Amino acid sequence: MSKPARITTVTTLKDVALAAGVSTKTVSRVVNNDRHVSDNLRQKVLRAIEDLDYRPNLVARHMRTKKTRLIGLVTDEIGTTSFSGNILRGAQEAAWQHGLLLLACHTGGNPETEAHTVDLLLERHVEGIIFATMYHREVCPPESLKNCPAVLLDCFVSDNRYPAVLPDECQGGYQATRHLLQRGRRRIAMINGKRGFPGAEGRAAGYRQALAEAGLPLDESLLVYGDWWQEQGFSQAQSLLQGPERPDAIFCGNDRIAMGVFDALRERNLQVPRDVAVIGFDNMEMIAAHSRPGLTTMALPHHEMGRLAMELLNHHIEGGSSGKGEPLRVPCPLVRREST
Amino acid sequence: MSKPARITTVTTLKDVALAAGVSTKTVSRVVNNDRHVSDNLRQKVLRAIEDLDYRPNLVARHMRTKKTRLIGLVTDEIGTTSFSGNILRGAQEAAWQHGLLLLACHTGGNPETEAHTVDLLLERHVEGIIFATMYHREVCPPESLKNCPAVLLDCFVSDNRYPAVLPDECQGGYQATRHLLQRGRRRIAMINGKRGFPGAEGRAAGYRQALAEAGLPLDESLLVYGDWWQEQGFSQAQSLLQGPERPDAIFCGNDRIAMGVFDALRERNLQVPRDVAVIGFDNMEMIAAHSRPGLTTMALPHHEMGRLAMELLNHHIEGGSSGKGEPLRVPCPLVRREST
DNA sequence: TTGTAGGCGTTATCAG
DNA sequence: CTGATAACGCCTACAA
Repeated sequence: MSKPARITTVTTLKDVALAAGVSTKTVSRVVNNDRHVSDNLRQKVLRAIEDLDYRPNLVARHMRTKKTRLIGLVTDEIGTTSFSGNILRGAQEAAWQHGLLLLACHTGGNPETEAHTVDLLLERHVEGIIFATMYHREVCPPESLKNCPAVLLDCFVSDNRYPAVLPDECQGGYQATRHLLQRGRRRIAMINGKRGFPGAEGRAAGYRQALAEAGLPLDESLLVYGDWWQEQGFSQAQSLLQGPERPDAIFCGNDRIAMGVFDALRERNLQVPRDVAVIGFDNMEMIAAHSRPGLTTMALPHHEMGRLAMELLNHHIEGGSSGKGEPLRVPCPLVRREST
Repeated sequence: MSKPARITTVTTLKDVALAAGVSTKTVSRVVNNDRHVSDNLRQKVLRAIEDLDYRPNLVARHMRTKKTRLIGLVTDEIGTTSFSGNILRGAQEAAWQHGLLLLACHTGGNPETEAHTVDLLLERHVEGIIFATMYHREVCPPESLKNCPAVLLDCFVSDNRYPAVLPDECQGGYQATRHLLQRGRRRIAMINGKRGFPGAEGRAAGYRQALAEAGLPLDESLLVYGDWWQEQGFSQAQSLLQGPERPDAIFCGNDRIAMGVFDALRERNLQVPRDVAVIGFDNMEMIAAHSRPGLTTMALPHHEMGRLAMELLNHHIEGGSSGKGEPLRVPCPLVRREST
């Protein structure tokens, strides 16, 4: 076994001071870009820093300043979809701009692990925590989360005791339906996801609203619920298509459902979008961009949500308001492809 | 503007010691589970800790012990595919088991940002760094990476001066081809990705090897290169299918190419797998699991690679060997679906 | 402009 | 088993 390859000599402020023939405080000043240093000394110090390859020890600095510039990101799941990745990227980019670094933790959704994780982050004196989920839902975050600035991301608590950033499902449903209306469709069905999910309920609300505004009576038989999977989309579409009056457009609760609808339409030799227009939700790249025809869909703004959550948190940390109150709803943009 | 919601009273060892009527060192011993404390005092201290809701300050501890239990994870891209997510999850789970936390940084692949990021992590005294890429390739990591234990993940440097964890492309190509042979196929084509990529070259090597071992002469016209996209797979498949002797199986450089092949086969009314078996590579869930028929493919072991990289790094940190030398190749498992 | 003294919260050392 | 004291590397406060 060879020895671990640690940094052999850890250069400190003192070493630099010694080498440059100044006090540690002067070195500290140079490192922190304090103006009150003569050019002469500054040059000397900078040279010594260069020579010794000195790097400030942020651990020590943080202990003194009480600012770790660390943010905890607690997620339930990671990796199964691109969602968590986009959230992470959005949060990380915003953090970077504020000189913050992200401690990434995933918990598998286990409440005990969640509590343990938050405690760990608290012990490390993170300046704030983003508590994120993989899909829009209500959560019950660990008690100890209240001990530091926190923002919920893609999730919420009923009493709004934490600020939250959510996708605007209702706007998304509304805009999807409006889009179909604008394309001249009048008999618009909706094959939704599972009842009770904020995504499903919000999207349906938007759908109803758009139809109402267009002066179209809602045919309740055209709004059906199921789950979020392709098979369900397939069978629900089959039922809808064998009715007396075929819909000329189908708004799907997500992209997977839309794939099932595509299958059902293909089976009946109906063309998309000529015979029936189809619009999805979620903009899962792997599905929507590579289906034939390409699936028009509403994108979940995960990157933007991650960014906003971080900004909200930073604002709070910097002394601004906590952002508590009504959740911030981030619009879901329409992604036009060929299915409408 | 309301005041920031910081922890109001930060309880320290001293406070606990005062409350329990013991020295700080005794409290420290209790916190660190040192056996050399009488039950009597231990109880007192534990009660005080409970009462005051004391949490050890890891920043201070780390400054004293020189161990931050922090690992930097530097990635070029995050979020576009599930790859980075799986790597992150694998690394995080392994880190968790060793009491390590992950500092996640993505750089966009920009060398300056990479160098800056590594410096930042070094200043924070991470105990090691995992340098990861989104797809298997050669890299040129920043100079300063040599200042701490490091592992390359899904990437490598030509002189092996860092340990590396890579997918075993060759084994993958071999096993994919073997699988087709075992299903009775004899005229097996390969529509590969782009020339020069480790993924493409390794998979082709495995393909050749399997054919050779089976005593089948390689028909060079059956091994074609293109790019990694569906369109290319479509047109390459068209060419192959209009030749005099139709292949009875096609091994695709990745799953997107396989989708193009599906399209080409459908166009000619050929059935998968009856007329032509198709196998992919990468196991992109969104594609492979939801195509019709489901696509048999070789999975990239990102989760396992993330885990192994972390284990390798931890082993080094704990004083073991650095793991430098020939890269560690992680097998790509076969995922059976309906296309073969 | 520059330097000195002291302390952040913890653990290591060593004495009792 | 227990505790006083020093030290980790840096920054704040104050003094020169």
